[in-house]
This record gives sequence, C-alpha cells and structure tokens, in this order.
Amino acid sequence: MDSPLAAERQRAVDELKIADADTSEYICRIGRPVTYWFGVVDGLLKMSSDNADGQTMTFTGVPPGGWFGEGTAMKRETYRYNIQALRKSRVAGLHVDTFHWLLDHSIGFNRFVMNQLNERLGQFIAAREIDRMTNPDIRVARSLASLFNPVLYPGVGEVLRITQQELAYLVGLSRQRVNEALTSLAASGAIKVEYGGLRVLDLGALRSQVTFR
DNA sequence: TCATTAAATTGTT
DNA sequence: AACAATTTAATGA
Repeated sequence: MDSPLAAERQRAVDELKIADADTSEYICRIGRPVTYWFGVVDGLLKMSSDNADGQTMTFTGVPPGGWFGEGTAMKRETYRYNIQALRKSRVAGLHVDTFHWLLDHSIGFNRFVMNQLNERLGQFIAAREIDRMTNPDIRVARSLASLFNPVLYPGVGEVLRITQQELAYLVGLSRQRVNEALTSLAASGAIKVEYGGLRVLDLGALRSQVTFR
C-alpha cells in the first residue's frame, strides 16, 4: 500500500511496542504520568481504582482488541485508573508523542479515537445501570454483554476466554454466584459455558436481560 | 504420538 | 470456604 495513509500507519506500527504482563501485574497506576496509549493483544485486564476506605472498585474488564488511556493521553495527564492483569497478558503500547502525532496527521485515527470515546461513554452509562441492579443474574448478563462489545473489543469474537473466577472479580460477586448465573444464562440459550471461556449465542438476549426476573 | 501426572477450572455443598 | 469431578497442559518414554 502506498496511499498517503500508509506513512502514518507505518509509523504507528513501527513504534508500537509489545510487552508481556504476568498475572496481577500493573500496566499502569493512578498518578503516574502517561507514557503510552495501551491496547490488549491477548489476555484480560481489569480497570479499577481504590477509594478512601482502601476498597477496590472495578470499573470494567479489558479483553483482547481493547484500547484504553486515550483520554488521559490526549490531555497528557496522569493515569486516573489502575490497570492490572487478571492473567498473563500481552499488551501493546503506543508512545504518547506518537499518539499525538497521529492525532495531528491522520483523520482516520481521529475518527477511530472519537468512536472509541463515544462507545466507551455508552458503556459507562450502561455500567451505572448495571450497578443499580440487584439481581446477580442480570448483572452478570450485562457485564458479559459489555465485554462482547464488538466496537471496543474487536479481538474477542464469539468466544471470550475468561474463567468464572476472573468474571467474579470483574462483576464483584462470588464465583459460586457467577457460576449459578452462567448456568441460568446458558439454560436460556444466551450463552454456552465452556472450559475456561464463554461462547455467546445471543448477544441481544444478554443485553435485554433487564426487565424480567 | 501416547500415557501418565500435575495444574487449572468447574460444579456443588 | 471447601470438596470432588472434569478438562487442559506438561512431561517423558
């Protein structure tokens, strides 16, 4: 490809760094200055922060194909969340300077970032709804649905590699309760429970698992 | 490649 | 939180 876009794309690819993170390792911590815009190649990350009581509050999981930190990178601030690996993961990092260079030179990249921000806004609004739901089955269903977001997490596909323990950490429930919820979701035909992962059969059903029950 | 063993994950109480 | 059952990964012949 030798379109005008190729040069910008090439620079991004050239400067993209890949690193492996072990389980429970931090990719970035609150308060640290931004160095990279991150993307998940493989594995599973957790975005969280600690409140005054020392309790950890989880905001969302980041499965393969997901990017994060663009808001902070744009403003060149310090990270506002902790990003921790729930299991051995492979992470890509694009330096902030390159990130800004792309913003200045590529309309396509701007579109991507804008779309990313917009999509995530929708996800966080949905997350507020989820938090207000008391029914664990629904919480699990909606949390799963957001992990299967094809725009934010194109790397996920139809099978999400996640253990029930990891999902429990994300949703904030016990593994037993998550297991129970997954069983009932599987019975309703929305998903299929597999060893070490989940297969989505009906994403719409997961999303709309709201009113009843 | 196959059989054995260890480790991880799940289902259940 | 603990247990047994099941699945996968690792090991070595």
